[in-house]
Amino acid sequence: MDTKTALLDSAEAIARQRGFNGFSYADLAAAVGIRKASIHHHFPTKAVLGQAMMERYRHAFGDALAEIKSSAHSAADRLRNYIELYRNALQGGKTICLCVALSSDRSSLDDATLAEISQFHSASLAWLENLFDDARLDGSIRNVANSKQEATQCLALVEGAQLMAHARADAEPFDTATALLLARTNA
Amino acid sequence: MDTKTALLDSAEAIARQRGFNGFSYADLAAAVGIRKASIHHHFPTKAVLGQAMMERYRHAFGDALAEIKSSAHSAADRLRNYIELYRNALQGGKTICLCVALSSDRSSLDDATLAEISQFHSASLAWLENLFDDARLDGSIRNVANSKQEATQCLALVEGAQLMAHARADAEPFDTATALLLARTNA
DNA sequence: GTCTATAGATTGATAGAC
DNA sequence: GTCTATCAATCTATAGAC
Repeated sequence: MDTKTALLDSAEAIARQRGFNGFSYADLAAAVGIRKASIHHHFPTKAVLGQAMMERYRHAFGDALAEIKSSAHSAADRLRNYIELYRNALQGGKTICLCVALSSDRSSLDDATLAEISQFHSASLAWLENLFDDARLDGSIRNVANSKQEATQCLALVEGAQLMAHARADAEPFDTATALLLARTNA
Repeated sequence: MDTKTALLDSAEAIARQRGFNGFSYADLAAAVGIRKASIHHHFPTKAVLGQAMMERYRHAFGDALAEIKSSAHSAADRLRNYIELYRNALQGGKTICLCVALSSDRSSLDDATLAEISQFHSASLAWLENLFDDARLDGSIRNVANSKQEATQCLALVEGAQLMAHARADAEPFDTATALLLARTNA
């Protein structure tokens, strides 16, 4: 594997555990097995690394959403897969979505990275809004009246549920927090 | 006002904007108007400061919840006041709940501070579970079946909604995310 | 209780050899 | 592309005068 990819992999893994301010070039160098100074050859500044990390994550997440949409049988099925995506990202409370992890470090991020976060949210909201629109047609989720509000509520719910699970280092709060939403879906 | 309180006030304000790793003793000294070294007289280490900050916040929050419970006319009224508490804490997306702000900095917090966060969550969940239990009796919130799941969902929702609003530096996502929950309450 | 002065570690980043 | 060596800045924390 090329070094640049290895750096992004390690950066993402640590950032999802400890946030953007929670990792240094020293940590990264140790994880990848090269010296600190060599990182600057691939990413001249930490801001550039942060943006590249978030951009890659956003695209990978978008691909996952597209895959879910193309393979799911109903809106309910898509919602279950969506929640499972966040559930699996937890790894028992140890890691969270990169976007959630960076959101609280807002002030130490540059504009390009903040724009990535904003795009991540917009894309997720659009995908979810489409999901709830479809749910009103196929009836696979109960009591859907306002798709935009459902989408925003759903995104806030999974992000907050991840935060709770992370704070406790235990996935249980995530499952309890999402149980009622899942209970609205039909088999 | 005594210096110790001023330090806690400033620390809380900055931490709610930038997280625990987002402020230094230098920032704090500048905000309060004393020298860095003087802070150590009141809080020997940053870990001690962090715990004191979270402990004070937890108690103040508990007092606010008690006040809401004693003055509200119904479970629905309590829920509206609860959500408004988180809404007002936002200040247009600039600040978030201290507990939300510290949750992503988990790895840089000591055990005592983590315990405070855990207690904050437990107290909030218990308060909310009691609220939804009462809602099933007075009927002021529609479709409440499982109080524990409703409580956990509600806490995750307001925390996630704050995170979204903070990431966008705009309170609008918070209002949209909480609209459907508020719509279940009766006048 | 607050100050000056400083310690020791770590931060992101640069220069230049190989 | 990776290295050694080094930079200036910042970090939390301590010692001791006032």
